[in-house]
Amino acid sequence: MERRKIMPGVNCFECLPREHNEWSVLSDEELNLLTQAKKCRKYHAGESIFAIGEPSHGVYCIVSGGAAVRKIDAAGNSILLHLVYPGGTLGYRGVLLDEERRSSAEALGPSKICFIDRYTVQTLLERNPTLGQQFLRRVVTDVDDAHDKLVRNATLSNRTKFVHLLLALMNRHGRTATDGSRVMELPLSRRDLASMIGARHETLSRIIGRLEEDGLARFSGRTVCVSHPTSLLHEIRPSLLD
Amino acid sequence: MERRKIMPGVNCFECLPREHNEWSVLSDEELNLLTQAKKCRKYHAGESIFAIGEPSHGVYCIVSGGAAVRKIDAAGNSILLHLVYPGGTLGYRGVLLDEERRSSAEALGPSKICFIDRYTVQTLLERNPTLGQQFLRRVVTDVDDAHDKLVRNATLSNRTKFVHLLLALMNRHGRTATDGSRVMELPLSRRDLASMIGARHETLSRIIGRLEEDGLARFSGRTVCVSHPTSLLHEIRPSLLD
DNA sequence: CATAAAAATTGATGATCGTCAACCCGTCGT
DNA sequence: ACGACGGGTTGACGATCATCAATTTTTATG
Repeated sequence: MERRKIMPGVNCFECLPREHNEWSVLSDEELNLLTQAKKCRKYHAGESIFAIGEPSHGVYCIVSGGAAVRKIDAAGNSILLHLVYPGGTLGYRGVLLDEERRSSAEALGPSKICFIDRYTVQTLLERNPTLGQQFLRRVVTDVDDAHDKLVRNATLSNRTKFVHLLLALMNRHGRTATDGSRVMELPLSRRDLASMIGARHETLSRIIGRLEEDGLARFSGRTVCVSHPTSLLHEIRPSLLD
Repeated sequence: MERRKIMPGVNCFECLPREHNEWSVLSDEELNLLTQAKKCRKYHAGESIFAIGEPSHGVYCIVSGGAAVRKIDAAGNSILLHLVYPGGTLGYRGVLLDEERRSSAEALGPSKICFIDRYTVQTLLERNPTLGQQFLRRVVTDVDDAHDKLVRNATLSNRTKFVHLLLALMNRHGRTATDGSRVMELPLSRRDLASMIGARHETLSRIIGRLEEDGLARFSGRTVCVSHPTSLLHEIRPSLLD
């Protein structure tokens, strides 16, 4: 039903993010194959990339912009699992396990994202074993991130978890102002931010209020300003290091 | 310093768990290489398999028994991440990323565990690309499990998380009594159980007390008896299905 | 067996968080 | 313009949970 706007202009040889991810190990010949097979497409902010329950036809590669991966919990709430940025690969689970999608993904902002069908993925994996190794590294870092998040969620308060999230988002989306303060446009609604730290949106609202009271950050709509990033960093250090 | 009790008797051709995991795709020749290279060893309950900060010399394969994987949170608390059972592979992170161990592992009970050095792993991965694919599937299922756990932790109460854990442990360690009730010996201390659901051990103690009051389970030392497993299942269903 | 050490329980208390509800505010559509 | 709607904020309240402390039970060790 959707009209796919294919972008033939983008070829993998000139794809900058590609040079730093698993696809960097492909030979020229294989890159040719990939360039022909991939379907690059622009997504507008919030547009769905894939949905839960769909068959997994291939993987997605972020060229520019970003993507948000969601799950639905047992009560039907939408939970934002993580964000993926340029160079990142998306949707490999369903392809590698040959199962339906168990998460959904949507564009974080205006994004350029390539689709690589399962057949091409399999072909490239068979032709270039090094690609498999690289893929393995990608997935291992993903499981590593997930484990770190599990450990953090196990003990930290919602406030601390949110500060973590805020700093991570600032790294990706922030710019440094002339006075040294960091500013960013939040790419997510408060509801989604709340779901990322496992809290209700009302709770997050209060946390934000308290952060402002404490002078740690200023929130105005989706704009966040942190005048002294180090004071936020101090917040997430365990008291041991004081 | 430790004395390694090598078990030359165990060879990979006859290893039952191996037939259902990633190593099942090896050729006879490769199996020979694996049999020669692997070092099988018995661990007694609680014995350390590897520790945080150690160099990652290889992966471990559970033949019998089990293993517990731990991390340390920012405050220094020990957090039990997950359990690994026969057929499972352990410690691949450090080997595949070529980094030091960031988690520790210990035997869950008397266990037989094979060590496969990084060189052999690399050699086999290069010689048999299918092994890479299988490894990929293993890691993808691991990241999948971690994500499911993240979603559960995001919304469920400690009590519900513990019931989940209890049922999972029962699947692995439980036996069905003549009257249909399920009984098991807990392989973990209450502190570890508590850390797995992100709660303090005092809180877990009270949760257990309440489960007994509600007649859902009986705890005595490390013995747990669930007379009506279905009533526990009912507990973890979202109220939607009532 | 005796003693020390670790694990587990219990109580009291305060902080955090979820829930329900009301309300504000911008967007959208008719 | 109007109302509906979704997102966000705020208040009140109760449930859950962490913390500190004291006590009991179990396990380990000589």
